[in-house]
Amino acid sequence: MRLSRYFLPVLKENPSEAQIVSHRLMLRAGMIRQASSGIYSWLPLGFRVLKRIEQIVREEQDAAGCLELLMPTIQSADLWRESGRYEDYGKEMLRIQDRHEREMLYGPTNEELITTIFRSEVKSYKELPKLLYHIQWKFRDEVRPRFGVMRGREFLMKDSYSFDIDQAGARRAYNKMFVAYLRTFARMGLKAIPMQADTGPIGGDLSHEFIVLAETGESGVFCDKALVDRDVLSQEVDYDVDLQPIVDSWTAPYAATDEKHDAARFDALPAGQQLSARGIEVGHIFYFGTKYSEPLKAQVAGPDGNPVTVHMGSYGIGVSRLLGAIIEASHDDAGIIWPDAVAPFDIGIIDLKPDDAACASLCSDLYGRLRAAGREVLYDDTADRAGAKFATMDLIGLPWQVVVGPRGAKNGVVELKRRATGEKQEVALDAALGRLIPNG
RNA sequence: CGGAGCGUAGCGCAGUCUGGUAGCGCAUCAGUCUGGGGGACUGGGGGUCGUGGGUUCAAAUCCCGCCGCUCCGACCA
Repeated sequence: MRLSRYFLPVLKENPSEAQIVSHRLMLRAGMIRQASSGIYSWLPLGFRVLKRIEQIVREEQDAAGCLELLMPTIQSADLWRESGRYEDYGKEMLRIQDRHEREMLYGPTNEELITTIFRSEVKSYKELPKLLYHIQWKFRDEVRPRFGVMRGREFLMKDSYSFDIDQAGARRAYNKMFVAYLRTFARMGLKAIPMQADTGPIGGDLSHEFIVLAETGESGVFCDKALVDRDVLSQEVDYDVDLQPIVDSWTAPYAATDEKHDAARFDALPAGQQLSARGIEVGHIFYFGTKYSEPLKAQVAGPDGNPVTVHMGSYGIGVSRLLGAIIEASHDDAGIIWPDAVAPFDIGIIDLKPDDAACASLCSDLYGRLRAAGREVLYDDTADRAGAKFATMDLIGLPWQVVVGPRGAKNGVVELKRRATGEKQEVALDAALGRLIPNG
């Protein structure tokens, strides 16, 4: 993409409404604009990141055997009366009426809807287990939206639902999602640590929050340092084998948010192993048994022919919130530092002097070859000053920058800069291409 | 939902106390010079001062209502 043809309204100054760094940077980098309190439009740069994050989530769900579908944003109030949640949900639920004065609502979550889909189509234990998910916009009318997309009212969420014949089956589904979540967040360059969460009236140990460590995180967290730098991605996961040992290896060391903090257990750790930090919740997995299948009568015929109420779990990832979380965890004074896997573009080319023939031709050659190799490139071909171009490129945080000036262009040399480290080196064009094209 | 603020150009703000022809910086447009870390100069464009009412010869400024946004707390993916 040529910057001269793109839509990238960057701001030099901080908008006064933005308090935390991710919100400021998303506004300054031209990723989002607020439409009203807690509701945002996604501008092209932000939308690209949103799509990449969504795709990673999708790939890992699919790998774990979860099936994607899509349920609507608008649901019927009657459905929620059936589960008893229409009244319980209170003012957080956005209630609306259609032209026939039927009561509708903008879905804050989808347990009811997915359960009715399941109950009307699945009749036998032989069709179990089933894991279904969708990635859809939700609305929760938060009393006090803040922190930009980290706590908006409208948000994009991936939610999965598991259906099993018994609790042991539900635990297997839970473990699959547990492992899939570890991989999902690791692929985005995040250190996300599963921490035991409140299970409410259900009880048991089957609820975890996945917490990203970030200095500006909203809640205090305490954990064993051993959990922080674990390698998650180097081994492929076979979702057909028993995953309990992997889950156990993660849940054995101490990890808790301040709400569930057990100071005695934490203090028992060797001092060098204690990590007290701040964190952002980006995922939550939850077994809730028959809480919805009971009132909504989601039953299948068991092996003996008698109806069995299915055991369910739900598994959420805050997709739009992840943008904020990633920026909170990865930025510096100059701007965002995107992890490679989620960056809106892989590479930024800065032409320092677009009206210089050598610069322009080297840049467009480079641009064409990178694109031909499948790389996403933002090519700054504008007539701005060098300083402004550097500042914009640092602000939007593309992992690699290629700076082409008239001096280098004459000799076929470009400057390669890694955003994360700031490391720069002058290299020949072919060497740059070698670095920027995997297996190239 | 309790408490506290703020709405003046695209963004950041001054002007409001003490009423008298709406300003500054950045951005933007034109031109000249510049040219490797948010350039300089010259000239321009852009405002129903959130909104409705009231007081007054005169309201961004004083009074009342409404709307929007933000912050602190409680709550939360």
